[in-house]
Amino acid sequence: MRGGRRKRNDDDDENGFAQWGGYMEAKKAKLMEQYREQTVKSAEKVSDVLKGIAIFVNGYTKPSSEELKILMAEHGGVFHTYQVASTTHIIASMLPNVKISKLGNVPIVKPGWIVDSITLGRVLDYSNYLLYSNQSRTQPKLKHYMKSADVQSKNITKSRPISPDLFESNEFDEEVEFKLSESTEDEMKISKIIDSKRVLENNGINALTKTAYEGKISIDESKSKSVLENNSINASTKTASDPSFLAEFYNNSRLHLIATLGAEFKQLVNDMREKNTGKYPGLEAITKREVNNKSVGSIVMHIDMDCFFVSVGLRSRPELRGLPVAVTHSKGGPSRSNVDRRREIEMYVERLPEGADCRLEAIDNNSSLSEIASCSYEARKCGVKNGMFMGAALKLCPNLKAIPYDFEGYKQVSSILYKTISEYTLDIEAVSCDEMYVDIGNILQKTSFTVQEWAGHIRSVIKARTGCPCSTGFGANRLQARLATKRAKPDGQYYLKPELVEDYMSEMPLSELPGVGRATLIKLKNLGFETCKDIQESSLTVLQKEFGSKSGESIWDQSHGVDKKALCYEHERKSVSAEVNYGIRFKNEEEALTFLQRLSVEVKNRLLETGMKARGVTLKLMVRAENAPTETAKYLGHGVCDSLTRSVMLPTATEDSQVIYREIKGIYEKLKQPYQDLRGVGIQLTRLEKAVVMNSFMKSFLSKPSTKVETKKDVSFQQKSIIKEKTFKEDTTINEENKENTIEVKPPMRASGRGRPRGSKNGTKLVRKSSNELSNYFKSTQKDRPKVKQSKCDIDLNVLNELPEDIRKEIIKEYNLDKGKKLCKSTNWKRKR
DNA sequence: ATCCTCCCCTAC
DNA sequence: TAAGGTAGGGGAGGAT
Ligand SMILES: Nc1ccn([C@H]2C[C@H](O)[C@@H](COP(=O)(O)OP(=O)(O)OP(=O)(O)O)O2)c(=O)n1
Ligand SMILES: [Mg+2]
Ligand SMILES: [Mg+2]
Repeated sequence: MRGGRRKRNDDDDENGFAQWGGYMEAKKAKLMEQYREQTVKSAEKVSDVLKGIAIFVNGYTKPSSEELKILMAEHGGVFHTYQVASTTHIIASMLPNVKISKLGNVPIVKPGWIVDSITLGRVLDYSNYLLYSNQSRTQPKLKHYMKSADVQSKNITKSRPISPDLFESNEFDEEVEFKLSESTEDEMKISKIIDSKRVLENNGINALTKTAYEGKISIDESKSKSVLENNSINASTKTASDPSFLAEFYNNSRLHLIATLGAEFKQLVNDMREKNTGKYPGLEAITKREVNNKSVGSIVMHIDMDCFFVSVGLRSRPELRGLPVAVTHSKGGPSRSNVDRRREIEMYVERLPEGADCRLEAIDNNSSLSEIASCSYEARKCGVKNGMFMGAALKLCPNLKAIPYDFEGYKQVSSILYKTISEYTLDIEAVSCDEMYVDIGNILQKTSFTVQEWAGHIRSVIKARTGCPCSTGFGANRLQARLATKRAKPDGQYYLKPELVEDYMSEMPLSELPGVGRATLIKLKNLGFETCKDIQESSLTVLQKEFGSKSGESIWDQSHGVDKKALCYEHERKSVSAEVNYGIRFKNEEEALTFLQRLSVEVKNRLLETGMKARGVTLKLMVRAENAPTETAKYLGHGVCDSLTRSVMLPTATEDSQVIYREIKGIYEKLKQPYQDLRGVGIQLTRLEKAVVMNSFMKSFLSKPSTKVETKKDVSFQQKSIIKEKTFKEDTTINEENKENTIEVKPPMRASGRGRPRGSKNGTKLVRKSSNELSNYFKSTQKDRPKVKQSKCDIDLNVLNELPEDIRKEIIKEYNLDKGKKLCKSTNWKRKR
């Protein structure tokens, strides 16, 4: 969903039928400008059933226009935003005569034709689905078919991806506004003045400081409203079973947004560092002339936007400044739910870890369970927190004002934040879309700024460019910098000097330490630890015994203000995943599998963007807990669940959604969970390896879909290697009976020099030997990967039967996995608030 | 010891 | 109504 998260103006026919001729023409002209053959980002081809068919949906239909768009894309058809020459069919459920007469000779067909054709896997005679029986019954000409099939293509609007190139253009075209809003930190007032003076003198910042945020406030909000409105027709109970669900869900998920933005900015830092030009215009503008040899050493800056989503939202709502404000999907009204929440809450409490203090604010059957993504500091004074339910927050703060999301705005501001910092240094560790660590040793040395001067400078630039306040913290390590930011907020700066660390830490409640969350806090509390001082007076050994070796040491270190982890500028992704724990309500097994198929495509697309292939495939399910109510308190939420995961290791890395899906399907069936009780599903890919860049020979070899081999035929020529490939073939599913007796042969896809060896610090490499000897091949596989799990459906039985008895036995043995399934309490979701 | 799988936890 | 994702650190316990 990356990049395409905002829908463009949609094809929805608003049901305002043409009263007069000019309307259609006007509408058409308008649409003409933005004409596209529509395919949907998240929809990937599943079949070619509808090849050659190009539809235009007129008026309200069921499935909806949006859903038909996806179905067309999934099955090789074309969806037209409006009727054009190549439109082969018009889909409508009902049309007034006046409209029909304008549509020409193209048959008007009921939507059931599409649905039934897909269901039966072939194009049915549409004459049985004509909306009006007096229509012509001839099929559209073949010419039409060809044309539309040819035209069928691409053209998906995306919001601009974050790329280093973007940062080369002059994004900013207005003077920096130096005034800062009143600060909580006295010390920074001085630096403010010094700072603006210096910048004015240097005047260099102007070159890179343009475009105030005011002129660039995104129009995203109006769009996001229209997304909601567009779907209001059938949004009443849209679940994951609907074809358009996945796209819509991700389009509205804030957590998905911040997760993907975070990954994008990490990648951006990678990219910028790779193509490092050595040019830092911001830094140059404030660099002192005289050479300063005094090295400052490394000082870590942590910078974080203040109540990020709220600040972005307030740029266009100045009248709400100073008031308690929250960003949420809910409008603040009462929940329309008529579900009795008591039982779910009881179970929720039951499952709380021992020692947890349970405040039950959700008991009210009508309070909104929409989560608050971000709340203003005024709201925080009442006890409102990010992640809290709106209903609960309203009880703490009755005049809390709700404002809508502005996803595009967040992305813009984040981009400016990263662009701005990157004009001074690339020693950046991206944490999230609103937050990063920066080594400012070099900056301080070049500019002779004090920490406070630098903080004032960078904060004023960011404020001027984005219209949003941020805070910065400084310290000798990341922990100290981060804690300093906490103290600086909101709209402030603080340097936790080394000599103050000891005192500062001893008063610190353990809950403040990063990495100490709800569960750890309870455990600490039960052990009698409240503050870092308590820990200091304990011992490393005790902590390690209680929390494990690493975790114990981490708590110990942090309580002393110690953080041994250096900033990590370059980052390498270790996994790619996609999950949905909302709206999962399958009515039958097939719906579940269809959704898993879509999710496979989704996760494959994400993998593709990383340029990696994956060996590990994991399925994660959230299953309604025993005795948990079927209807969750939160509308379409997951409720109280058990979660379980199971994984397989592929013999060879893949980037093929069909391979992924086949594995997932195998695992899913093995887990034997009733589809009715599924409340969440996720697919995770691990063991990532660099995708091999194929040469043209390999490509052309691979692209021949017709390269098939009769299974029954003697394969003695090149026998061994072919068998190897076939045995672990990625493209054959034994469950699919339609596969005749042929299989495709692919060249070896084993990555050249497999990815990094796992984990082992001492460099003990596990290298797969590639052997010509079949038995050796299997042996080495087994040796390299003890306990490799592999679903049986990976093996082509036809091929298996060709093998000598002993080898066949060996394979069967190796692939025979079956662990009793385990259930474990899923507690994560409860930790919100 | 070190790996693996299946969790749990945390952060944004 | 509501949009409860995602990546990484790490522990327990079993296999080697
Ligand atoms: N449970 C959460 C936490 C955060 N966010 C989003 C909204 C936040 O604005 C953004 C940044 O998270 P921060 O932790 O930085 O929180 P804020 O920026 O909102 O506030 P602060 O001033 O404390 O940084 O991430 C979210 O959607 N849900
Ligand atoms: Mg923030
Ligand atoms: Mg943050």
